[in-house]
Amino acid sequence: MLWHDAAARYAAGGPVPGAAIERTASMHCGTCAARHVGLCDALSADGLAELADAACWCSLPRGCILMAEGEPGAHFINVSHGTVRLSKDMQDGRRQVIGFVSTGAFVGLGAEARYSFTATTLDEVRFCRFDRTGLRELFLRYPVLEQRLLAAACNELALAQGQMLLLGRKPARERLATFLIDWSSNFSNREPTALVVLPMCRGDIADYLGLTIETVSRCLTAMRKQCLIAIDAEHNISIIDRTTLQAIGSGATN
Amino acid sequence: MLWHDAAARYAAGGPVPGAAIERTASMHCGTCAARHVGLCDALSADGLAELADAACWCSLPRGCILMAEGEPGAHFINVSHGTVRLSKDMQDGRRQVIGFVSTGAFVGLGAEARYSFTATTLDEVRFCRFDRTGLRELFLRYPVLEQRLLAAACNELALAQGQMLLLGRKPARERLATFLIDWSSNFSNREPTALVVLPMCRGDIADYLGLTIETVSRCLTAMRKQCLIAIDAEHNISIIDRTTLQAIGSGATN
DNA sequence: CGTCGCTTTGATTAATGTCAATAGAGGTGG
DNA sequence: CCACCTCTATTGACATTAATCAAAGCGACG
Repeated sequence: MLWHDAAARYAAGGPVPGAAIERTASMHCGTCAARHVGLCDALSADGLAELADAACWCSLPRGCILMAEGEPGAHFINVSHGTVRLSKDMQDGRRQVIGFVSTGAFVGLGAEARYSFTATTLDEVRFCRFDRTGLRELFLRYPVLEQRLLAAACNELALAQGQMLLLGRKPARERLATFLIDWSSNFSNREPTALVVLPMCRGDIADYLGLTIETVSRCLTAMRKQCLIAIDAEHNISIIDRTTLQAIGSGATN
Repeated sequence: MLWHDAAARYAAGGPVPGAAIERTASMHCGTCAARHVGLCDALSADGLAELADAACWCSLPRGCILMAEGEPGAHFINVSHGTVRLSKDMQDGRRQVIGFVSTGAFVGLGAEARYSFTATTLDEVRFCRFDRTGLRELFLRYPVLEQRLLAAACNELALAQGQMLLLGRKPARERLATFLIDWSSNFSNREPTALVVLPMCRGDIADYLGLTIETVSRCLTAMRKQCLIAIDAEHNISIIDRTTLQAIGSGATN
């Protein structure tokens, strides 16, 4: 699996095995899964065409770096398929995953000079890439875009605040329960389902929850033994007792 | 000290000892410390007058609740003086402070139906309170306001992500060092000063850093013994060795 | 069939939380 | 002005959680 090779090639602007990059995105709008969410849904056909002309449509395999913390924040991404991991890394290797995003998400929102986190593909990811400077002029003519971005930013802020509560005050068991409930509700499917598909590995879950791989594994095993969940496969978990899991996640049990 | 009395009275809309509330804010704009930051600075005199007419000018003593988590998010606040603590609380008493804000800060940004956190005054706080519905119409006519809010939200998001890294991956010592450096740079004064004035108590620091009061106290004592800081008074800390403190905060030492 | 990467499990250690007591600071009233 | 009271912070002894270190299991893939 030569995925860092792919990541390096993408970062360097060179050809990536398994990747597709096209100069304009418009031809994909008709079939895009993000067509009716977030940014694109706010626009009329004309506006959408303009937006698409400003975008570059891309598809990348697993393990590519879409943007790297500290690099100039030239781009802005709208994910149309797949899952992206956002993380902050320290020099000594410690990593905090600050979020997982999928269809419809904007990445690189902040108008900062440099990216404040690294974005990595967890599976095959298709997305539209915008040039930040080119987009600014479009915003002036379509204020609704700025409204959508503001709404998205506020939503992300609320999620971040919930995660601060989790990281600062919840023990491992509660963190895992919260994670499973959140993931089963917000992602993979519209309404909560028993089956939770986790595109990330245990290490990513650990880095998201501020734990170690071992603790994540032990907690999952404990939950399985208590018949709260079933581990169908490493990345497929079934929620058996949602009510109890929710109670644990909100700290209502001991 | 009857401060929860004051909080209860403010929440109930009744008179608060030490509080001043006026229907319009315009007469205070000339002397407002937030006049040339954030929202208000973006507007011309005409726009500012309109904005001020939509606002209610308030002053509250220490310990009042400006907004409570879970209540309908009817208002939106622009702080012009003092410090406000933002926190999320769990049923069993666990608390996570998600931020401290002061002059120029917007509180209640998210267009959500209900507040996602509780805002409490830490000292005497003066602020402008806006009606969310009344403000929306103003936004349509002054798109620059929405731009400012978006910039503010993105900035807060970046801070929240940094705090996630702190809560998820830094040990107590690094958390305290980061906190002191951040507070000395971002608040109290424009450029970093040796003297750090902390308007919050140890318990608030602990709840902000995901620690206990005892651990905060012990770490501060240890730093004092290592001559990194001096504790002039409980709320006045002098930074003696900023370089080392910064290194500790970023995880560069062991 | 063997190797590599990821996950699980076990034994031990270290960091931080909990419980308890003491020490200061600030305010109040005699 | 001083004694007292209360609230906050500090310090100490001990308990507990989760991290670390180490090894084995499992699956995918060549």
